[in-house]
Amino acid sequence: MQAASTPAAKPAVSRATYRHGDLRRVLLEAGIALARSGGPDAVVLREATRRAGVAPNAAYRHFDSRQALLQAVRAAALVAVAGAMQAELDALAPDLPPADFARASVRAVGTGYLRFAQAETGLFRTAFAATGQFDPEAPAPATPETAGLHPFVLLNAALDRLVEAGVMPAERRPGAEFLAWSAVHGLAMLVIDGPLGQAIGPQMQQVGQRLLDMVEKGL
Amino acid sequence: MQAASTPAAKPAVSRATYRHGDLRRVLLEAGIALARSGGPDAVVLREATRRAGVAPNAAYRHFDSRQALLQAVRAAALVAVAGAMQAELDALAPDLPPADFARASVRAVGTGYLRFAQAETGLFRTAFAATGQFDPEAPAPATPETAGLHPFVLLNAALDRLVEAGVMPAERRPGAEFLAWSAVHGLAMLVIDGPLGQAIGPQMQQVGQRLLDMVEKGL
DNA sequence: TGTACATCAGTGAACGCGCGTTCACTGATGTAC
DNA sequence: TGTACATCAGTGAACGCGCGTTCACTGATGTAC
Repeated sequence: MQAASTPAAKPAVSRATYRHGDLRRVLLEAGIALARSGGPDAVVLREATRRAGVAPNAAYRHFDSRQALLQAVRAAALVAVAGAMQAELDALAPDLPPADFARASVRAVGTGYLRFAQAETGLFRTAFAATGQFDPEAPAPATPETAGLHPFVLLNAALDRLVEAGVMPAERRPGAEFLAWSAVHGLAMLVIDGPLGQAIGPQMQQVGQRLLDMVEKGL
Repeated sequence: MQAASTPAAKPAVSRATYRHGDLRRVLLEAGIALARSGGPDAVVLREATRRAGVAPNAAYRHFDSRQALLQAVRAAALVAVAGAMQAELDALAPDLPPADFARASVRAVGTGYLRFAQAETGLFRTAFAATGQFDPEAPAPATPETAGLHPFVLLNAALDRLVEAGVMPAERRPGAEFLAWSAVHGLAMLVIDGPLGQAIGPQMQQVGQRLLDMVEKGL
């Protein structure tokens, strides 16, 4: 605890733990829990403060508005989606021939996306809801360990691998991310938030793999 | 006007026009207007009655609840989507060889879907929002002239044509509607209600055609 | 044809709810002398 | 080391808003005699 001897080590901005401990984090986690169970509309300022055991207006010490809280929750949800995609990538056999590995990477990315959509419906919907106009050019790295952990980044990397391995002609690469993304996103939305939930919800994984076949062949 | 001589011609249920004229229709149209400009959440009972120039509770003579009004609006929105698809189908050159005509039909259906999504964002989102669990088996014909005018029906018909023309092997047909639908639906959602609005909104049609290339090749 | 009556579409007022946000405050903590 | 002071995270109360829905009603219309 040599904190006193190195004052620069605890700058004023980081000691945001006065009475409650770390209310900002607690509110954010409450917001994430709300999003998990009810989607973006369920991220309600008053309910988050209620869960944190704090007066409603206490939230305004940490978030400018309900929108600001929702944005923070959204960012966390995006990282969670990317985490599911990365988990599928990590499970790939690393000794595959480059072409197979590249193809498997694209599948893994899509599979992780669909799995997450079905397992964490509320968070998924929150991540990609209306105002989520995240900048595809500069997905801000929230913390060092989540840097680069963004769905769009992972998808692009997988598609790049396809070109490097000679599976996809380089001239087809630009824009391919939009096509691949559209396919899996559409299936996810139709099943979790649309009219196909009952029709193909149970066979989601199966239909998902067929969809990925189509993407692989069609790209 | 020989109504009196044939009493069965005006059954009690159809003369639902007492004071206001046809409040049910007016409320429905107000609801559609609200959905058009703000999506499903904008379909608000009180606002619909306000626009109809009527007391808020008057709506309950015609709709059991806000949900019931929303359902009616949704049904109208689905018909509108289907109308846009049908319009593209009607514009096809009828003298194409069967294989080309079948392929063009699938493209037309997808193009109409995407066009509508971009032109009538609010209605599109209303048509396919969360509780829209319409039964794909029996899409109820609201009125005689809209019978069969349902997006899912039109898509299935176009895909069937693909098989009949020998373009698609019959064994690939089952479930193909989910794959094709996912692709266009995903693009639509990402652009109108998701993070890609700014990125590819302007080039929607172009990206849409590439997407349909992918579907055609990949199916 | 004329009158009494029943129907029921629309009214007026009110309810309880939960939300986001603002205000002036309080009191524990960290800091300066 | 001890005391006075400034900071600012969280409080308590209140605001205005708009919603969906219920209640007992009213009065124009269609119908029966």
